[in-house]
Order: sequence, then C-alpha cells, then structure tokens
Amino acid sequence: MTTDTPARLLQLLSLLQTPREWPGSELAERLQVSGRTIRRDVDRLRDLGYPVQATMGAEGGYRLVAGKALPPLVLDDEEAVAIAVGLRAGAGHAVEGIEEASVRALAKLEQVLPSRLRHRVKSLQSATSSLVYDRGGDGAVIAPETLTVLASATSGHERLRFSYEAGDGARTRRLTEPYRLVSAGRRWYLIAYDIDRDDWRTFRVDRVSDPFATGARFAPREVPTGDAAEFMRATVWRGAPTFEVDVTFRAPAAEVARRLPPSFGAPEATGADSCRLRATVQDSLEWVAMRLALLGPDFTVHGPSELAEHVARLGSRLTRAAAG
Amino acid sequence: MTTDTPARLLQLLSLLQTPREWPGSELAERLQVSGRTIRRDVDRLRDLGYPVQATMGAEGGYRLVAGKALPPLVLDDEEAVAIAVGLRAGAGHAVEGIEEASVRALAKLEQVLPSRLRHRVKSLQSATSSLVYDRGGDGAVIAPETLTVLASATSGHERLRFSYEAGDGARTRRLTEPYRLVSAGRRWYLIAYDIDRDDWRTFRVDRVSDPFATGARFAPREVPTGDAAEFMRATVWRGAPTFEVDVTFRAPAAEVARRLPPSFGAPEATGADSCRLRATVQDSLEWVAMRLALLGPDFTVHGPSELAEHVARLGSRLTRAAAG
DNA sequence: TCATGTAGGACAGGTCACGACCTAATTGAG
DNA sequence: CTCAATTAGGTCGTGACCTGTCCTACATGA
Repeated sequence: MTTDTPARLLQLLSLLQTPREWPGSELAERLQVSGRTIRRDVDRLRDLGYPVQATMGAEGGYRLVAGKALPPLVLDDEEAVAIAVGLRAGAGHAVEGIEEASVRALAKLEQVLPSRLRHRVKSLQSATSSLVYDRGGDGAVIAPETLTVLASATSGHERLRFSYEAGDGARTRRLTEPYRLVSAGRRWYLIAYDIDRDDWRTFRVDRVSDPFATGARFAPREVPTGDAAEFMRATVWRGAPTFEVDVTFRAPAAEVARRLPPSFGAPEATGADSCRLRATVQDSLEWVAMRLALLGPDFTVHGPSELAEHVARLGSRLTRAAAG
Repeated sequence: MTTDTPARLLQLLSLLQTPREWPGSELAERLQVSGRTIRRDVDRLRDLGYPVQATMGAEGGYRLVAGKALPPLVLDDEEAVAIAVGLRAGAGHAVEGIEEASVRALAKLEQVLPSRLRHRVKSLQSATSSLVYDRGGDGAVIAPETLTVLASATSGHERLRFSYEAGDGARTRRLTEPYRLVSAGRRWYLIAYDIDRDDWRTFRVDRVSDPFATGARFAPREVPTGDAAEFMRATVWRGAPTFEVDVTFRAPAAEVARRLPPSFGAPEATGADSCRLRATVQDSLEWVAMRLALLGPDFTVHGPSELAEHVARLGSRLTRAAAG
C-alpha cells in the first residue's frame, strides 16, 4: 500500500471511525508501522482537533469520539448509498430549517460518488418516492437531480440552462446566472438573473426541467434588494394563501404534539383525553388533510370549510373503496 | 494555522469538495504555500485514488470528481446535521435493502458528532417522527438512538444491557452479547447471546428500551445455525401472517407503479385508465390501508376483507371528522 | 502482583517536503 | 492571431520532519 504519512493518517482516521476499540498494536500491524509511530499519529489527529480517546490498561485501545470539529467521514460503499438515498428521499420534504443544508450535502456527496454507486442509488431511490415526494400535495414533484444540479451551479457560480413552464403552461428555455436556491414554505425557489430577459427572476423549481450547468463561470452581481430572503418575500409570497386550521383531537395533547409537524404549533389540552389545535398554515389543504388522517386518533374539523371538504372527500373515497 | 502536510491535505480535500472550480493560485494563497506545493498535493490526492479533475487554460482550475474511491466527506455543521436528521428519519422505514447500512452510517456519524450539533439534531428530529416512524403500523416505534446504540455495540463487540418487554408485557433486564442487527420485513431484530439465559435469542428492537453498551468486550461466538439470516428465519418468521391484497385503481398502471412501494410489486393494466394489483404482503394491514389512501387515485378493495375493514374504518373516521 | 495497554522523552539516520526556477502545453478572449 | 491565464512537470539545495529503537512512567483489570 501507499506508505507515506498523509495516506496513513487518512487510513487511520477511517479505521478509528469504526465504532470499536483499536489496540495500538493492531493499528501498527495494519498500517505496517511501529507502535511508536501510531502513537505519534494519534497525537497528530488530536492536534487536528479530532479527539481520539484512549482507554488505558488491559483491554484498552483507541477510538474516535465526539469533539469540537467533525472529522472527515470515511464511508464504505453501502453507507454512502444509504446516505444518498436517505437525502434524496428527504430532499423533497425535509425537516424545516435544514432543507438547503440537506441539498448541499447531497450535492457534495453526489459530486464524488463513484458511478457504480450512483446506479445503485438511482435504482433504490424509486422506492421512496411515493409517500414522501408530493410535497405541495398538488403534484409538484421535484426530482432530486434537479435540486442537486441547481445547488451545484449556484454555489459554483456556473451559468444554468433549463426549460421552464410558466403558470399558463407555456414552456420556455432559460439561460440564467443562479444566485440562490431557497426553500420557502413547502416549495423550492431558484433566484437567478435571467440573461435573455436581462432581469432578476424567481423560478419555482418544480416547474424547472432538464437543467444543466453550462460550465461558464460568472461573477455574482448584486441582488436588487440586497438580500435573497427579502427578494423572495417581495416577489413570491405576496398573496400566498394561508388558512386558519381549527381541529379537535380525541387524544392527549402530548401525544398529538409528538406526532404533529412542529410548523403546526402545539395543541392545547381541553381535557385529559382531548385537545384542540389552532394553527395558521400556508400549506395546501389536501396535504393538511392527509397529515391529519395519518395522525391516528379521531378528530373533528371545525374549520376552514375547505379543509373539511378535503377530509370529507378523502373519507368518501375510502368508504367507496371499501364497499367494493 | 497548522502548517504540516497531512493537515493541509485534509484542508485541500475539504476545499475541493465544494462544487466549484479552484484555481491553483487561490488554493495556494488559502493554504499559505507555493503553487508548486499545491500541484504536488493534487498529485498526492490523485495517488490516493481521489481524482482531481483539472481544466486547463484560462478560467481553469481544480475540482474533485467522481472516481473509483469515495473520498472522506468533509461536511460543515449544517450538512452534518442534515444528514443525521435525514438518516434518523429514514432509519425507521428506510428503503428496502439498505436499512442496515443506513443505521451503520448513522452510528458512524453520531459517534463523532460534536455535542452542540447533537442537540440540534435532537430538536429537529422530532419534526419527522410522525409520518414516517410508525413502521409496523401497530405502534412499534423505534427510537433512532436505540438503533445506533445497538449497531455500535454489535460492530464493536461490546456487551449490551437493556430491558425487554416480552409478548405478554413482562419486563426483564437482559445482559447480552449482540451478534447482529437485522431488518426483516418491516421490523428490526437483534440477534444476541443472552448471558443470563445462557442461550441465543432474537429480540424485537421495538421492545427494547434503555439499551447501553457496558464497555466490556467479548469474543464473538459461533451462531448456532451458522448464519444470522438462517437463524432469523428459523426463530422469527415462523407463522408471520401474510395477506393476499387485491385492489383495483382508477388510474394508469404506470402512475400507480410509480407511487407504490416496490415491495408491493407492479399492478397490471386492466384498461387505459385502470389497473389491478395483486400482491402478497406481510405488513400490517393498517399500514397498507394508509398507503393506499395516500396514493391519490380512487381505488376499490377486493380483498382481503380485513383490509376492507381497515379502509372502511379510516374512511368513516374521516367522514365523522369532516361532519364536525 | 503481573500482564497489557497508553504516554511520551531522547536520539540518530535518512527521507522527503518545500520553494525557487525553469519549460511545455492548453484554452479562451480580444 | 496573439496574449494572458492556467495546469503540468523537471531539477536542485536546504532544512525540517518523520521513523524506529531505546527507555521510563503510569493506568487498569485479573
């Protein structure tokens, strides 16, 4: 094997990431160096901020523990595939507050993922799509590939070409300088400078198709209002419909709270075995209805009436299904 | 900064993982070394099997691309949290075929996750639990912590102590030598040698609570039938109920197939806009009912009758909810 | 008390890493 | 076409650093 120092350190890091204890002698044998060198290497890792814990005495050994800095993760093939699949599944709906980071991590991983693993990810990925994907509840499905391509182009300052379907169904080709990829509410948006239109635009990512980075780099311009979030608010959120959901559950407040997405807020107890939830949501009501149905306990919809309609429709669909 | 070679290589690796092009001069300035040294470092990385692609000419630069080996992933805080949250969410239900790898990756990551990040993961994790968690559909919820503790103890050959709730509700404390953690069907099982009982046992992980590794190492014994999967089949699967699901959908076969978990198999088209699914499942029927409800299109349950009952019950629950 | 592990100092010898300098090849823009 | 910016790689001298071999000290469990 390669016998020089940096390579050995990386290898050592990978060994220590296995959740077990490694006696120095075993490490020495594995890496074909003396025990003294292992001790020195361990010191070096500690200097780098990766705390290697050593338990002394017989049955002792080294292991990597949590420290201040996160060491580079050394993954085997299967683990890498598992992470990629997990992130792709989560990319569409992820947990609020980490959507962007999730996509960044995925882009980072896929950039270096060997192609043999990429195939496995692709074939496994189809499995998860159904339950989780339909993020807006209105068929606005986003392919994970799209998100990662946009994320890479954005952070790499590469021009981006894609075709876009406007609200009226018209498809156009766009050449843009992507500025930011943001997840707002239940949707993804790309803020970019449209070169042909010579102006800033926000694009709904679920309407983007066939995106690819042209490879041409560009120097970032100033975004008009100075900040992406501000710009979003000014251009997209105007008039996004919100609803005042009001529901009573026949279950303890604690249990409902545990099973409810936190964006809904917390229900207030109205008895030992019932609670009431009032929440302002800007999600699609169909999605809210499903969410409530999945919750488990019985519940009653007080409002809005559109939500009651959705619930009723879902209910009758199921009743019809069972009647067959 | 640390100025020695291994540290610099790791730093370089982390820079190159950003999806963008890095001119050598910029890298040189960042790492406080000469351009020549950068070129040598790039060579070193290539020697290690991490292909650094260089585009020549003006506007050129280095970037890390997919190669044969997966380089150690250098993540920032947010990305690490995103991955941890994603894996925890996925740990319960993951995609068939990668459950174990998923848990291994999670254990590896959590082993080295700084505590400040661990807190963020914990607070975010609650968000995802509802929709995805209830894996068996029968309230058999598994905490991700439990899975990672078991995984670590298993691969580290550490003795494991936990309390276990038997089928009849009796709680006992167990001291075991964990042998394997397997995901079968829709459940997790731990195959371990029970020291007090002095025999091999399989434990349902959803019935395990408060597990912790004692730290004591043990030498793995021979598992009786020689193979974990075999042992599983012999002890657990006997008499697991299966159902013959038979459902007609009012939607094209292709669309239904796309949104259905692959374990259900593929529906066969019975018309341009309808298809029929016959599948043998060993899941809980309540779970199947939810799955069907979430699918979107209208459907009709032909059998089994228990499934129709579940669907009907869900339907009437929703109808009642809407009537409020 | 002993075996087995980590911790770390001192030293000698050899290696290798670095910077400085050089030339070649490639690409895009003007 | 020409020029500028970039990667690619050779050579050389100096000095730092890395390694293995000693050694002692200390912690731990049987």
